[in-house]
Amino acid sequence: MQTQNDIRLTPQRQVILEELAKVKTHPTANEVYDMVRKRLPRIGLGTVYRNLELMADNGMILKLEVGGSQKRFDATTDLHYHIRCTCCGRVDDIEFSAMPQLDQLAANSSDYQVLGHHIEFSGICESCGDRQEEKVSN
Amino acid sequence: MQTQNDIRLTPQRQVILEELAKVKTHPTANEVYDMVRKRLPRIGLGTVYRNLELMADNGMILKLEVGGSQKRFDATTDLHYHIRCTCCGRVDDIEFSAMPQLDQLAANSSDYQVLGHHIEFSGICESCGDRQEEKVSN
DNA sequence: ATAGGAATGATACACATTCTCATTGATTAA
DNA sequence: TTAATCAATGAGAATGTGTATCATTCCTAT
Repeated sequence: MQTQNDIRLTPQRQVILEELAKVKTHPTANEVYDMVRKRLPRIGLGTVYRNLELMADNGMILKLEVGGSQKRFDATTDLHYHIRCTCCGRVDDIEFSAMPQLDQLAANSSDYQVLGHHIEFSGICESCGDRQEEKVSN
Repeated sequence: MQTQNDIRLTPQRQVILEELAKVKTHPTANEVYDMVRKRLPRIGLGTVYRNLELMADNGMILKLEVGGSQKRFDATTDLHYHIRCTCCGRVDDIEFSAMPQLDQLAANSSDYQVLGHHIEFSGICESCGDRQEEKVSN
């Protein structure tokens, strides 16, 4: 986990960054691949994975290791929390202020060198909720 | 996600539960498989996955969807938080009291029906930290 | 005992991610 | 400018985690 911005900004990397910055969702690597391929049809899936990982290590983007089977990526790197729909897997931001002081609490009660934290809420998103109501009313 | 304890306690399920309860770590399905196989050498990996999933749905155990590529399981089902070593992937409990009121905050600032939350700290565990110091001092 | 359903074990499959490697592209030294 | 060098890419193979299938075995209730 380095923090220097010393990576070369290849066309592929630039497009990945731009496309990621465009959306307010938290796309998976495959979704980024789909977005990027519209502009660079010949790009390889491996390149997308490789560069997302690289840029996350460099602190240029955020890699979300949330529940579910896929990692997600976020162009917003400041500390904020997320909520994930247990039904469809979609991930949204939670708009309340972060609590960096939690790290100190954790450091006091463990033998780890604490690096950070993440809060992940789980719930049912609006559209999945609506779909459930339909079922019930039938 | 049901909550009735209406599943049959087969020998396989019993052993899985017992072995999981024995350890204070948060083993992956494969690790549970290895533990259980010592007592039931003929058990299939699918059975372990199937029953861990089933027991998690029944609230008998906790399925941890933490970062990293593997799900982990915990015999302790009350709300508590975890810390994960970014170096070796090991997961430990964090001993401070849960904050169930966070759910209300999240509900206020999102359109989701909030079901719960989890806080995952990340850091370097003792043994990985020691290993890094060795390297530095060389 | 015997029929019917549930659970198991073996194996095939699906999917996300990583690895490998030949080719291409960029950078540096002469 | 050209040759040498190193980094990045694209294609596809490989890995790993988890799920689905299905014939066989095990319970349970008649």
